[in-house]
Amino acid sequence: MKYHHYMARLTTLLDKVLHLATLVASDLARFERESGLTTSRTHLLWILGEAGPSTQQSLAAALDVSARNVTGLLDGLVGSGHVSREPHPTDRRATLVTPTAKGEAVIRSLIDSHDELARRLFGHLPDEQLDGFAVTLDETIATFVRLMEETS
Amino acid sequence: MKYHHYMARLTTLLDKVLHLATLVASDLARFERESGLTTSRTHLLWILGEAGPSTQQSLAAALDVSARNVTGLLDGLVGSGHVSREPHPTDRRATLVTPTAKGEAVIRSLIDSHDELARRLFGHLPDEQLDGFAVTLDETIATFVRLMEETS
DNA sequence: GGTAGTAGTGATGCTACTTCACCATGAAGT
DNA sequence: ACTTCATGGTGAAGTAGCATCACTACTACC
Repeated sequence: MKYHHYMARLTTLLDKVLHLATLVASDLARFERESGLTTSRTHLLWILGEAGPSTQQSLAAALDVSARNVTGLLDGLVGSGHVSREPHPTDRRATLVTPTAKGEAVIRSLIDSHDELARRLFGHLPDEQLDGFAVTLDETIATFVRLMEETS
Repeated sequence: MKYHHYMARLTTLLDKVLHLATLVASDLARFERESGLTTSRTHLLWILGEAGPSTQQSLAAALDVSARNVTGLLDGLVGSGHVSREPHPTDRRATLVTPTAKGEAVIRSLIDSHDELARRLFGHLPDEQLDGFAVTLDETIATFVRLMEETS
């Protein structure tokens, strides 16, 4: 006995978005298996790639987790040789988390595989369709953000 | 210093999809806070709502986790009164996991809030735009599935 | 009725997360 | 200078979600 025999059109649309997202996540999982990294550590490296050398506090903020958790993730990444904890040049309390050569290589290959996936998924679609897709995504995201601000 | 100063158009598109997915996930998190459930247990209830009373094996397959893990999740859900373990009518080895009245109420409200989110996100868009969005999503998902079959 | 496969669980261990307490440093006021 | 308060990081302890492995109970088949 199913609880939703009839699925509304809009709901189906939302499910498609979610489906695509889980597929993308599974591609990321493949990357993680190959590189021997976990999801959280990969995410941290990704953030580090975007922001450059960072304090643990700023990483915690970007990842939206506790600072204590970042300590643990970094312990792992330092152990595997992907990042190092450098002294902060001006604030002696802080450490500047910096990718090692190995870490930078992983970050680059992460970006590369991300880009390649995007190319494979969308590369063959006509420009017009791509534009329309982008517009709808932007509008939907904007709608969502407005919604959350209202509820908060 | 950023590692990807220049972000390709297609990659940006993929990022938008991911962004939207994380927003939807945050909405789900709100539901979980309100109902006092965890993500995994909510997911299990969702599957149960889709499939109806199920064996633990089939739940494990649907969730793509080990059967052992399902046992643990169910221990929690039985404890909180959302589901019960009924004897399987024909196979005495198996249990038939069945939502209680409380569990069914949660499942319904889960579906309701999912539907409402879809309505709020997409409800105001013109049909034509919606159709185009659905087509692109379908094509992209199909492309992805084809890609994974090739790589496997 | 033995043998092989399947459903569920106990034991054990890992990762990711949390909060709380604590220490060291920084920054601001008097 | 000296107190006060805020901030950056970590130790300790606990929870949830996952895994594998070994084991029991049952089913199915020949």
